[in-house]
Amino acid sequence: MEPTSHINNAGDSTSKVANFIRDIINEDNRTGKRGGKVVTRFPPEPNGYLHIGHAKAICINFGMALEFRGECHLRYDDTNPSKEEEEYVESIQRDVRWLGFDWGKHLYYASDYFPEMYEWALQLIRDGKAYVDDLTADEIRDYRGTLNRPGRESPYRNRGIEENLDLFTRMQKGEFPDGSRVLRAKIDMAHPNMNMRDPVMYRILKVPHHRSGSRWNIYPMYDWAHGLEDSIEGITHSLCSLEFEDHRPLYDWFIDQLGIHHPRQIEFARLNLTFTVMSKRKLLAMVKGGSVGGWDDPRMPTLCGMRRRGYTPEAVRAFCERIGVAKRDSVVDFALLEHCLREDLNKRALRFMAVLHPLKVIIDNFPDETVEEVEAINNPEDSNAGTRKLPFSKVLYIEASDFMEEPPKKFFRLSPGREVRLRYAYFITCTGVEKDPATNAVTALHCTYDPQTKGGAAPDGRSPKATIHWVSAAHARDAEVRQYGNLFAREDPDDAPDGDFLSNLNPDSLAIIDNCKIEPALAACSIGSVVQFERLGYFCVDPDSTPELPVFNRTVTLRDEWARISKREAGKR
RNA sequence: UGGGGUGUCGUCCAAUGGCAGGACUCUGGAUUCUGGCUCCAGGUAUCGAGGUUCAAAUCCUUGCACCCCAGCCA
Repeated sequence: MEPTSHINNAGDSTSKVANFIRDIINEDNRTGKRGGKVVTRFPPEPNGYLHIGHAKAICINFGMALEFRGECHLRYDDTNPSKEEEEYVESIQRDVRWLGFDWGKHLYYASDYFPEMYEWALQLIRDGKAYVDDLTADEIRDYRGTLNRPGRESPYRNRGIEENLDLFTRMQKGEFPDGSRVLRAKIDMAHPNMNMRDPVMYRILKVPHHRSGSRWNIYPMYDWAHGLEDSIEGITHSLCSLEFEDHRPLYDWFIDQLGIHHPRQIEFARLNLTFTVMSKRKLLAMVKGGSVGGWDDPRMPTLCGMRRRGYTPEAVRAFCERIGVAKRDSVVDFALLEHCLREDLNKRALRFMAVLHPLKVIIDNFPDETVEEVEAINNPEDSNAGTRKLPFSKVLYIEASDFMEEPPKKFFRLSPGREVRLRYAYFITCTGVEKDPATNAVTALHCTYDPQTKGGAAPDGRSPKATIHWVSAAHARDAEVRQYGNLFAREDPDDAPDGDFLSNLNPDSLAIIDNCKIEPALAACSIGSVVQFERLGYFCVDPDSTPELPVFNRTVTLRDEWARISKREAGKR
């Protein structure tokens, strides 16, 4: 499967789960409240890479627009140049596109609205509804009061309009140092909602902006800017996460004072996943602290990390649909994500044989120099995928874990005297075991094959209990395989005795296996391809691959009944 | 102890006064040249206490629990 070659449109056929946002939009459309229009937006701040939590927001916003034949804007909320970078701007577009969504011509930047916002700020000052405050940050905090106690009014709160106008324009001209003054809305310092206690609208920040350069010495705060951005773009339904619920009265206040278009904000719960951290701050800390290889480390919940791991956009979208949309805080089981991944990959991934931990098998009764060909099915789930030829010869490799000298009760695979089927090839019976005299470790197996069973069926109708995978030693290519486990050892990474989520990092989240033996056809797979290694899992060709040494990331294992049984039996003992 | 929100299977989401349903996980079985896929079967839930009603997850009263808010972050 070539990720670049399949059609990646987001009009998924996945059955839709009912959700309250769709109900609201339907109701708005029925009553004609917003002229039947649906305009949504995804408004990331370009200060980090997008992750699976953003994928939920993207799927909801773009999904609703698609469903109601409306539009969804991609808008950068770039109001804080001290944290934002061009690198992030580019990655965000790449990731949204990869997920399968198209913003068309609706790519916007909050920074483009700065002039308009500035004029509106002047208007509020003229109306006596905003003032320049000279208090320090500490003093402002002190004056704000607490959750239980009302705040006090700043001594600068009742400055004259002309003075405010003068000071504010000079703030923008750069006459005052960073942090020396702010513009605040004049609302109510005793308001029970902390957001309404004269929130800061502008701060002085003499930092060049990645788009507007050094044109501005002041930058708008999110609470002032965000509602205006939505209003300017004619957003009908502003879908955001729960923590902005009690900011809504403030957005309403600004919009009402200005008398401009009023979007409807609807809040939903953000995504949480077991064994995963989702905050950009924490992800950044892992990248900067070297806990992972980078933003696109295949263990990361970032979209670029998941892409490198082998996740498909279809699987991610199906997941976002299945988790639903609601207002209650929740933690989704990581197993659901993996289920969606396997479901998609099972349909599409080509099958190959690869041996991760090779154990040499010598077929004693097979002619020395002969190379036979056997035919293998590329994808039993897709008859159009066709078949391929595999070389078979006297010396093979099988998976070391497919042999046990003293097999426990439910172990069906190879052991001395037992017959198994080599997939698509012959039945073999183990006749002897070679060992390292020093360590007593098994170094090779001697077997005989039944020439009557070519292709995998016996004339007498007998059928071994197990079929195992193999590669021909003379024809196999070497490969490196990177196996990934959960990045965190605990279901809730924040549940750390010392309060530091990093102490819950799983030390075994990455295992590099070299000396893997893969069938020859596998060496031709291009970077990014996701394939199934039969009986093992799905694997994706990593960009670190070279012509000499392909590198595979284990995307996800197959479900493994034997692993479960053996674990359970081990538990009993 | 102010304000805003939320409580339904182990997990996530439905049910909009009328038989609490689906998915994931788990368990058992069938099938199988992948211990995969598929198929069948099974288990477990309405936060508590009152009330209204023929009928309550849903309406009312009350209690409890959990989440968010005191950045010149978003």
